Amino acid sequence: MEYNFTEIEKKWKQYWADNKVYKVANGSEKPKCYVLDMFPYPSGAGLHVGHPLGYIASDIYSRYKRLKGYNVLHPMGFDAFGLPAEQYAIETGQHPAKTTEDNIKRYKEQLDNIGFCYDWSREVRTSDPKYYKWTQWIFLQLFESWYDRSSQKARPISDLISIFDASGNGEHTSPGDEHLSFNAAEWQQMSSKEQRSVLMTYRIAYQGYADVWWCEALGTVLANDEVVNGVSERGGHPVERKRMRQWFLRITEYAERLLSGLEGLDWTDAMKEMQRNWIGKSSGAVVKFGLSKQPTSLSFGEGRGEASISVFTTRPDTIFGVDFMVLAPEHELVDSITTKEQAAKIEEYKRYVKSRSERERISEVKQVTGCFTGSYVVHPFTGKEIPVWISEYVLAGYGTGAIMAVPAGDERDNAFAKHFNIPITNIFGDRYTGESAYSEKAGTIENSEFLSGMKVAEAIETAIEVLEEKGIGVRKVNYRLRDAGFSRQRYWGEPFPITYVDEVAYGVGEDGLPVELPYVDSYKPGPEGQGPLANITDWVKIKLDNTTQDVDSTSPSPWGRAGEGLRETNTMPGYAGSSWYFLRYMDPGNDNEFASRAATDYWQQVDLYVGGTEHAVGHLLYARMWTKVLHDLGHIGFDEPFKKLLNQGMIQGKSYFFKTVKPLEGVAESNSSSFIISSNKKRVAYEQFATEKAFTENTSLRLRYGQEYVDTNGRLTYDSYQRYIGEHGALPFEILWDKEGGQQFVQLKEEVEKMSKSKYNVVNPDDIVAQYGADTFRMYEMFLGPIDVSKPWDTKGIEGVHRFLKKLWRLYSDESQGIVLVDDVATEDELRIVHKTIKKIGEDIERFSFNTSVSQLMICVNELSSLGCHKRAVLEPLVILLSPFAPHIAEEIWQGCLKQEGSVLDAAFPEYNEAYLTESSIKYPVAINGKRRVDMDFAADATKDVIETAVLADATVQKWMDGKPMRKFIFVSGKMINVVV
RNA sequence: GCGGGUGUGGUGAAAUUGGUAGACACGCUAGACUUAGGAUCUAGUGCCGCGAGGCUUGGGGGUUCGAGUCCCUCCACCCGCACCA
Repeated sequence: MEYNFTEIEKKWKQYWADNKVYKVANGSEKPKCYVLDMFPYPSGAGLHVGHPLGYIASDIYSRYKRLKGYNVLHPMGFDAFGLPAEQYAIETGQHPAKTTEDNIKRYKEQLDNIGFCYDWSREVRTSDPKYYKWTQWIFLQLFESWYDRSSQKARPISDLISIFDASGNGEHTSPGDEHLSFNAAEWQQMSSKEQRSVLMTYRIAYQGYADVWWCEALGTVLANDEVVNGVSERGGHPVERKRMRQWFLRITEYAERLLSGLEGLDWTDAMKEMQRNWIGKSSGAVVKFGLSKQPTSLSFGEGRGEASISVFTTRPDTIFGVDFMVLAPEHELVDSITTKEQAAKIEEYKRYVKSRSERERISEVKQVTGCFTGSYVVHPFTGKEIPVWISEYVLAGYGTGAIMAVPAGDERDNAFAKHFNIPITNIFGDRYTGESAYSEKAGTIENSEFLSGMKVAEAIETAIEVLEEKGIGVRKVNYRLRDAGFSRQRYWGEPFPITYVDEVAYGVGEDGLPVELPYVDSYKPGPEGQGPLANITDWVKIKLDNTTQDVDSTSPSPWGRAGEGLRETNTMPGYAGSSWYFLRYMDPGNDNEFASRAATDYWQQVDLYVGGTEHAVGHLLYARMWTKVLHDLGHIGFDEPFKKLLNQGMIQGKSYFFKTVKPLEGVAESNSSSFIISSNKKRVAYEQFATEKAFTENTSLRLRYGQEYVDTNGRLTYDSYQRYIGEHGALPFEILWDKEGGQQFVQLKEEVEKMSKSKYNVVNPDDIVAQYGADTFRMYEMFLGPIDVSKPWDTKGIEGVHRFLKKLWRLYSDESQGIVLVDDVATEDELRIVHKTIKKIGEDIERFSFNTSVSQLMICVNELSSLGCHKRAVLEPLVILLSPFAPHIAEEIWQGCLKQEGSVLDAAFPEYNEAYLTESSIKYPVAINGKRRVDMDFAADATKDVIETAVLADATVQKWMDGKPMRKFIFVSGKMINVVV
């Protein structure tokens, strides 16, 4: 019988499903192991060959752990809320619930096709009300708690109310408003509404304000992704930044713990480094600069009297080098300090900044922009008048939104000063040349009164001490991390369990959960940038006597009163559901809790989490924070979710581009959907292409699905083009064909990009599985290279893996004779091969080196084949080693050829015997002066002296030593020999 | 711009701790078997050189008996940058 993968894979998939072999219990005699993949967003393009890379790795690891005797939890689910489904709904009118359902169905089929060992009975979907009920519940935990800085943990907001009742907020400064100060009596005298607005500045989930992209023409808020080259991706309309009331998570309170918690995690240094940089801890000082009385002609606001500008600096030692101040254009003081003379210019500049993304503002450093406010501050030590400017390179969200500019010591400040002809004070002596800023922390500070002559570290300390003494500054640790925006003005997300009564936000009581997402027919944005939910007035308004909508326990209930409440119409962002899904898998059917404490105590942390580095700072940081909050509030027993993190590289797609010549009249519109224009990687909406034919000669255009048509030289031949026309329609422009050897072709430009639907470069694993089988596909993806390296998808080489499986099959079964296994005793050579393989496979899987495992299996099969070995004793352990990688063929061999009882899944991973591995003699490379000249065999236990004598006596060695005396003899046992002359 | 990663034959890659660079595959060349080959098997295959030999891990420099691996520096590409997930 030959290797019929189609039949074998179908048969065993059915067997595994029928026997529920992947079902896992919450409890076992065996030790537990939790192996998790980052669940996918079910996109309309279906699963592509990049997704399974990590899934195969975790599947192999799970199967290996099971063979090693663990109770392995290996679940899968879907991150089902998100923007693409809604964008698709806007374009086609199809409801996101429907498309999401369809996409999930397709994803599951594709996943099952590859033969993963998921326990589907534990599947979660973030868009399922039974799931998001608990997302909402956790949100309420965040809303109903505050971060106690003294005990460094989250506590219920009711504790804070008790504290305020007893002693005001003296002990606990408000993280949202540091000027807030009241005693117990003042607190008690506040109205309920005032009290709740004070509490809002403490809550971990709170409301504040943030800028969003606003598109007037579409009447909607846009995601960064929907803004391309400064205009809306859809339609190409202008966009600007707009301030809106938003929900936030106070992740900044957790900055220190998120930082220190990294130390105990088994993540790569790169990953930890990225999180550290994202959190961006820096220490320095906040310094107050009082506003000068001059000039007096202010256009806005009056009596700046005692007003001052606070800046954060990590270099207080450079305070004598301050030549100007820069405020973020959004800074609250800008309007009140701008003089009449400068008002028009400032307004114009602010309009310009509104059109700029944050990324553009910080990255385009060569372009210096800014505007003088007309006002000055007074230097606290020298009394010098310092001009106050605004500029886009200062961001409102970081530090105090204002900086003291030291052009001698900071590159951007330097460029700014030169551009606007601001005189530069040198505080670094000879080290500042006038050419560029001196930003190193070496040498001493000069020209700085009491700091002169001090080294940087000393000067920083002294400066802070003096600033604090004089009451003009204070030591401060600052984080680059910002609170996480948690509102989206969208439909397809979790509704907030929040109701407004008299404009005060109240949490919906547990009885009212879940707050279900209402069905809609239209995804039109609501008025004034609100989400689509704002249009459903029936849903938004609720009667307050509805007793099922009980309010949280911590505040006077608004329910039971006459009148109406209004629901929050924002929805939660994509990362809400994914911040805790790993907990739900532990107890997915629980209707009373997000997961029982028994379940979370049993499974504990995720032992191995596999996913891409693109989640380094988003998802992974949020999930860590939510875990810490749930831990602080006593709901779970651990405060880090993912013990070990394995990053898989990205499988990229190859895209092909060609140069346009000239559009064909009339064809462009009818076939416009075949193209996206791309020039210098910048996308242009293709409506524009259809109507304006907005490309000229030499625009680079994407050939959609190019990888299916190009040949190995990256050429589109005339014949493939004919096929292309049949399948996708003609290209709407003239084609200039090159000719070579009678063949007509166009030379295409190849680019490696992320695999995505919008780039038309997606490769479906189903196609590969149909052609070669799931086992070949799995092994090929692993054989491609190290798991953490990104590479473009290429099927070159898949034949080799397929051949390997066929060759392996022939060890067990012959085309003409059927099963060929014999019971003979294994030889020493055979045992050495198989035990070497057992050792290597175990070690390789433990260190996630799956590509070398596949190599070793190939080596093993090659050697056994050339020995003509068909012995059970050798081939039985081999099939167990193979089973994590190629489970279908392994099961067929296990049960079909070896006639074993039960599944290979529950076999025991073989143990290797060291005795079979040791070789009696070792072949040493002998080098003279580091250059290998000859190989010599020595007994494994030969001493250095014996070897040295033999080596020096060797004719080849003597030839290369050329009569020179030996200076040194280097012998590395088991490795090599080096003679230095 | 900032942060992170990667760079080794024609191609994917291996070298786990500073110790034989190129394992294992793809491709290619030649051959065997065969009605046939997109099956299978055998041999060869980093580059230069007739050869002895020399050169070779993105470029340049350094440490070392010895560097793909450590240090400095430069270059190229990929990923992320806070409302894509």
